[in-house]
Amino acid sequence: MKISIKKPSDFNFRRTVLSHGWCVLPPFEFDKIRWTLVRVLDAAPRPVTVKISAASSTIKVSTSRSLTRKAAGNILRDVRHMLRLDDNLLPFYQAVLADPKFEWIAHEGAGRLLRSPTVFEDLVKMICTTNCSWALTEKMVQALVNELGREADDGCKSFPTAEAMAEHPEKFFRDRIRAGYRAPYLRELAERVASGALNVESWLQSELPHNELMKELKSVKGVGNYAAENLLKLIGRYDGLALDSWIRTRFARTRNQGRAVSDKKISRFYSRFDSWRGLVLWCDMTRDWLDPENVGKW
DNA sequence: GCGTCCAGGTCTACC
DNA sequence: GGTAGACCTGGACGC
Repeated sequence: MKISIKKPSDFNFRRTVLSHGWCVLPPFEFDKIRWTLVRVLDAAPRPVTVKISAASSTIKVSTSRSLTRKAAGNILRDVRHMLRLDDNLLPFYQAVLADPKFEWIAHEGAGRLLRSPTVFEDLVKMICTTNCSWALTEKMVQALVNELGREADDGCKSFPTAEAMAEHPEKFFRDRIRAGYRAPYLRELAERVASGALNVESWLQSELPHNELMKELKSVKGVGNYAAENLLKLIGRYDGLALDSWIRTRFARTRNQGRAVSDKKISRFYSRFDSWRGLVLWCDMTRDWLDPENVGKW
């Protein structure tokens, strides 16, 4: 089944897909030859694999089987959500156009950060990125999908639900997922979400100010400043810089002649962009990711 | 092949 | 409020 979605005029498919590492973290797959994003999405009565690519004025979505009107509507909603098609980046582009160093961001339509269909999936993945190499993150997420995901008709699997994760003891996350000390954190998060004690999807509509929402995010065990600020970016809030070792090294190299730099200095550098500073920083640090020699390197 | 060291972000205990 | 040490894994390195 094929679905077409009209592209927003300022939308850049490639910049969105390669906006960060999510596109290669299961169940996402990135086909760099065909420039296609593939993943399994939940649908009734069973999950479906979708392939997403771009034409000149539309985004093309093909599904591994035909769908009811309602299921197709849900897939459409998920794709719009993942690609941030309904985000209004006009104020962001106006802000960067005022500075010659950053006007390329508006000209290229960068700034839409790929996200998962649910905040829960993004949150679990974010915890799996903390305090470890990217290779280990991939291993943990792959194990979650393999062990607990639901199978689509082509054999590919979806990301597990909180309910599926909550059915397993801490030992499972330690031994089978190789989550190490994160095992109790994942178990507790899944249990809180599955029981309804914590509604992470409501963060998308939250009107809480930055600091208060940060406090709520950090109430989740395993989520500190880095993970919370990164998750906020996926929710659409860019006040936080989400500094980690990679960004510090990258900033030192690209903006400070290779010399180590304090977090305060990085913060000052982007402060003029106010509530967009986190997004400007991320675009600035990843500007060369679309260069042919870098595509598919991670 | 084995042992040791190190990087990575968060939590907790302590000052 | 700030800081030190523990948490766990896998890769790099030396022997």
